[in-house]
Amino acid sequence: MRTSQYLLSTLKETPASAEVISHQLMLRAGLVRNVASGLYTWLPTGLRVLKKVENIVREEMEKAGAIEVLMPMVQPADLWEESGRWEDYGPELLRLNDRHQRPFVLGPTHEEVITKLVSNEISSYKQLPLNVFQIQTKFRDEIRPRFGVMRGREFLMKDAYSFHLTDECLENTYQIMKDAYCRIFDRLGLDYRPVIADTGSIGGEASHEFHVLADSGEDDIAFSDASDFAANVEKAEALAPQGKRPEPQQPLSKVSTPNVKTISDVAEFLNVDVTSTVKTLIVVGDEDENGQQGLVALVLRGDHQLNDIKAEKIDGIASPLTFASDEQIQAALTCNVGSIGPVALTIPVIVDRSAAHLADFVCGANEDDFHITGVNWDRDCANYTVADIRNVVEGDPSPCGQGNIVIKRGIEVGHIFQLGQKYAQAMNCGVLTEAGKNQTLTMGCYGIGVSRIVAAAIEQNHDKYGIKWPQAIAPFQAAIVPMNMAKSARVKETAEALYQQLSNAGIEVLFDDRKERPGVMFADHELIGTPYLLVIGERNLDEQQIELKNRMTGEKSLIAISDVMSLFS
RNA sequence: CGGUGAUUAGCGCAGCUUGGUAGCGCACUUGGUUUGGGUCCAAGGGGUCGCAAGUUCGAAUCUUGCAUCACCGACCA
Repeated sequence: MRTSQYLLSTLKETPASAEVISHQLMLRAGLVRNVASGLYTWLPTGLRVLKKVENIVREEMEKAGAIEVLMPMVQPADLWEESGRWEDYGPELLRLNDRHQRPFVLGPTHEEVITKLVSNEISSYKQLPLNVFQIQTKFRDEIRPRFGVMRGREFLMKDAYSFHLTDECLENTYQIMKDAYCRIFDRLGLDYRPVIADTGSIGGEASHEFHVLADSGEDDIAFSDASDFAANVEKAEALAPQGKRPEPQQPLSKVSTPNVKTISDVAEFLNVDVTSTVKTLIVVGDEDENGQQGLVALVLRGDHQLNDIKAEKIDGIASPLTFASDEQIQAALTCNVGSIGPVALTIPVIVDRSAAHLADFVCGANEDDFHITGVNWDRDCANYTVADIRNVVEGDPSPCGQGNIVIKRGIEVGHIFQLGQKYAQAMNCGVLTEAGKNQTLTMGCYGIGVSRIVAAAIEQNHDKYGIKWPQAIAPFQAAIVPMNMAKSARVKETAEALYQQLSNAGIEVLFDDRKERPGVMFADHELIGTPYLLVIGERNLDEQQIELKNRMTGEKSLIAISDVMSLFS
């Protein structure tokens, strides 16, 4: 490719709307352009990268035994009604009508379509297991698109779905897919980790997320510093503190705390450590048989954070987790937020394991502007249950039993689930078994955010000059950068000849034939991140050499023109 | 959807407080100059100042409403 015939579209300045480095560089290097919120045009350079990621994913999926299909992006509403997700999915699902006013959706995922297909096409156990995938555009009407293609509304995703007669067979395929995912991210050259994950709204039993480690990631991942344990913080278990709870030493004592509301205020006012205080959060409970929703109190140590995923799974707590409104609290309790405590509460009390291990702690007195000190479980407050409802923090013992928790940020680029029978049951997807009986299938599903990987790769591979692409996904393998081609016939001939030679050998090379000064060319190619720059100048031609610059390492060296081809073998 | 901020040329911004017919840098066009790290000089082209209504002799500037975009919270590949 010659730059004179190409759409380079680099920017010298960073557009103000781009927050994270990958978005800034994708705009500056001319990979994407914004069309509307969360919607992007892929420019030629960006599309080259996207296609490379896509091809690696496709190759590894095929090696893992999955077969490719392509499903429509627009899907009829009745499929979604059949699965129950027409009601459940919420406003993220973009709904639209056709000219006959028939309802459709823009597919955010394809469980419905694929399950329907398989239930129609597969009727015998002999055809199982089956694993199909597609690489296709998804649309999710995200509340807040951000960070460019990292969280767009329209994005490219590889989604695979497997169908099985037995759970053992599903587990087997799940493991094969997990291994395939590792090979994919290995080949992409990314620093990633598979982590134990919550199954979220898609439902099912077992689940792993694949995270690219980067400070700009939106997820917190809990690692053990002594084993290979890794889990999303929302899923990582917070163990009960070791040892026996200390015996009560202090008497119960009510203290006036006017205008002292937050935990840090309370700790400062009473001159105690936040770790010897507890905070009491009031959430909405499940509906009872009369359709009434009560309230539930959640008690955490002052320095800990509520984990709403864990909390909403507890019996008696409404899902999704909803905090009680001020009005609900005023109606049910004797004080306002800021003075609530577990002592003598009339609603159910659920205490986090760490809070339950405290003795002589401080909490609200259930009377505005009062707290109580010297509180002890059982002695002062007997009616409670203990559960794991907090986020793990750095230094906690790892749930695997070895080492302590370290927390790092991650970008979720893949997620695999064992779905079970949720969709197969709803959509009546089964086969005849060997015994001639109908049996509902069990499913797995496996996603990779293809367009998100492009952004994640940049987050992990850049410097102050621009992108440093891993070889496998670089838009071009090399760039030919001639010095003063207009003045030097020798440089021009050498550059043209090298370009022909590399092109003929099938190497993707960008020949910078613009009439630009060297500095402009260097800056552009470093921004775009091409792994090898082949700099051709008068100063080395007498020796039949050119300068080779390695973008990833920054190394410069002279090599013989005749040796250039060997770089790519 | 809640909170915050923004909207003036393709990009980055100034002008607004104190209303008077729109400016700077980059990019673009032309000519010259320079040529191993974003040269320099000159001459150009490009804007219903987000939209609508109002106040006024006169609005980018004041008022009101709306829209869009971005950032912080809950969702997810």
